[in-house]
Amino acid sequence: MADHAPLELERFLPYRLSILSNRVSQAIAREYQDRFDLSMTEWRVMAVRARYDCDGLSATQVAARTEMDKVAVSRALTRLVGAKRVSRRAHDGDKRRSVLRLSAAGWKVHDTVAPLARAHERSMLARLSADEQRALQAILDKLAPV
Amino acid sequence: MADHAPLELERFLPYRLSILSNRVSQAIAREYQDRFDLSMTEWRVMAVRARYDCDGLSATQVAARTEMDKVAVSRALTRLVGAKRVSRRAHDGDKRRSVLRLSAAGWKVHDTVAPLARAHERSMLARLSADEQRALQAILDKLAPV
DNA sequence: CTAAGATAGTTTCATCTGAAACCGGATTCA
DNA sequence: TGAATCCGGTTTCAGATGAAACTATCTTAG
Repeated sequence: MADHAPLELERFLPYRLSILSNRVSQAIAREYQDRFDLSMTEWRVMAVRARYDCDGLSATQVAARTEMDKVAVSRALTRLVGAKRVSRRAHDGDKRRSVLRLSAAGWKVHDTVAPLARAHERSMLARLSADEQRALQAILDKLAPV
Repeated sequence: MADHAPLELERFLPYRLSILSNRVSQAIAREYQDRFDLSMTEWRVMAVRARYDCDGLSATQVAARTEMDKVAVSRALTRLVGAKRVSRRAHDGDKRRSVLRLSAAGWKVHDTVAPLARAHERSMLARLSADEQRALQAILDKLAPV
């Protein structure tokens, strides 16, 4: 038995990370899923679109920024455009590319969900000491550089 | 524009956690997926089964330990039993319950995959200072208590 | 200019997933 | 005891997912 050296899951880092990450993402998603009929992928697409508003981002750029695959992004966009939360025009000069923008309705959703997400983050961080908060940022910078 | 206060995804904790967690889990999963025809859910079930070898765990107990839902566990078990990596008997005294055990073949897989997973964890931790490693454990204890 | 390749984005298909319905078996309580 | 309920586990169904094929456009080399 003992010579099998089983993994102690409850101390195994990748496992704990996945549990934590799921719990947090779920908690936030629950808040907007029903209220706005918005999936997590859709929200991420909107968030990225909002963040880089200056330039008219294309679908591929959004995919790169979200680390989601382009199929997921394409589908999320189909729904977002359908719901008139995102507008899509063709790029002049390259008709393959699309130029995406949040519509007024899109911004409205964004402006409700973003603070809500931030509140979750705050309440999560509130459980850590100032030192731990700093450490966590440093750790993430090392383990998952942008 | 500026008054919309978009989320800075690259600093947003839940987002970074999810990226990191996905990358790590994927990296590990890639190693056993093809080699052993083993899905991540199946591996988790095996790991839990291995860890609590003493008692003959039931499917529900495995589900509770892995934070996966019972449907996922049920399906993983169907495959694991089919591949003769896990044995399943009925519990005497409660015929609803099943008693699960890793078979010899199951242990063999486990004994290959577990060190491999641990190696990943080590190489991940190696990028952090001793202080950061300690901090990370403390943080996880607070944010995702077992 | 044209053929061969690259790139943006969508569609298809086969698989995975989770909620809810379901099926015994066990338990409670009148 | 037996009706009502609870519980472990599986099945169903409807939606999500990702790899690979596909369409349309753009770029490059000859």
